[in-house]
Amino acid sequence: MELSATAKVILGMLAARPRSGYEIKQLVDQSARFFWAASYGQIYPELKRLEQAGLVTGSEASQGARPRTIYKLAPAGKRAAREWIEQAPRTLELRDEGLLGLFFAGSINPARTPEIARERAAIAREKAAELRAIEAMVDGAAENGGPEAKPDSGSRAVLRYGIESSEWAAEWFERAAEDLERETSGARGAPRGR
Amino acid sequence: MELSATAKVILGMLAARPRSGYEIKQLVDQSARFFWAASYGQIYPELKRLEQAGLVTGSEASQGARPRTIYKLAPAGKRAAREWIEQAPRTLELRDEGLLGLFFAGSINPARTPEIARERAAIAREKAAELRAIEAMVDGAAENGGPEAKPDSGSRAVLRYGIESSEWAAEWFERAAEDLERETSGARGAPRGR
DNA sequence: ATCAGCATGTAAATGGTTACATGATTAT
DNA sequence: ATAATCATGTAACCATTTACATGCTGAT
Repeated sequence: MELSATAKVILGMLAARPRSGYEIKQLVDQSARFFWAASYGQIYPELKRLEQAGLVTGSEASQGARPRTIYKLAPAGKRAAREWIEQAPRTLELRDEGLLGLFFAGSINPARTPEIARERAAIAREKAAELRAIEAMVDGAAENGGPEAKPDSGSRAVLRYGIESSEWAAEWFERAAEDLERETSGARGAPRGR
Repeated sequence: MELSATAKVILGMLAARPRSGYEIKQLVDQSARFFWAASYGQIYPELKRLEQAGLVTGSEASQGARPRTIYKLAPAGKRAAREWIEQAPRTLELRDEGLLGLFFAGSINPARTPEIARERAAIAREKAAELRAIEAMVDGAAENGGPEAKPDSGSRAVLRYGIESSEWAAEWFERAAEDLERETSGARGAPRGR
């Protein structure tokens, strides 16, 4: 059975413990949003599909009149999750409009190129700061919080990856801005540069 | 006027010089494919939309019986491209199934986590090598090639970014694999064994 | 009483990929 | 002759976002 991307996120989220669709959305937004996104419009229908396919089982857990369904992995779902993890990941598809801008800046508006690189640096710095805040929150929760609080080593590693790669990118773009500035101001009729 | 993502790529590609839809697709695949993708199903319809909106103008350039249309930027298209470049880029949305796997590996199959990190490292190394090959090709073409060959500083910078960030990622994942291995083997009643 | 947040869902629109369809030209 | 590559396009499908719709519960 071919799992959709959303199905993989759901199975992954349910592997740790049973959750409602709402909880899954919150978790994706909080912990995985720097490399993955999912909307209600995907999560709720996919949960139903997965239930029909026998990969998850939902149980009613309404609180008073507020409806609530908590899903957990069925044995087939556990198998499917393991299989997915086992497979070699296909090559990464990246989509970055910022890089696209930098890529074309030279032919559209050369003078702006260094500035665009600087903007990218600022965005990367902001992202790093944001992720650092999440890390601090998670670490704080792990210290005083219940056993629910501590994330596993894989997700901690991914968070670290987000922080460190953003910092690396910020430095890289800053350096690139300087190089591009030198090229622009220096040469003139000699566009070959370098 | 709101430009679609595909429209931005097209305007960017036409900024350097006029091209056919086919050429745009080839160029995207060759030079931008590590951070952007576009299919014929997007490019051809979008070219027509852009022509109707007056941002590009197509001229027939058939060779014998083989049909061919070459598009170039109209003045309005130049303005639109400049505007887009001028705007601050929105925050980056990333989608990485490999990171997703690592993220969940801890709860789905902890013993495999280090190995998954190693696989990621291998993929990053491959990507770096691939991009290095492109760089060598581009540099070679610039030396002996015609005036068509040399890419502008922005796209050279983006290529360098692809190479260096992939190399950084490869090292990071290798280190992460070692850390995760130490964690796994060290602590725990480690019941599952492997 | 009011508001923030919990909780579920659907419909419409948009964006994007894949597969199909056609045929010409160039190199082997 | 045949294969590769040039060249254009459409249709069907799948993924994703956004907006809408509804109502409950807990805190202030």
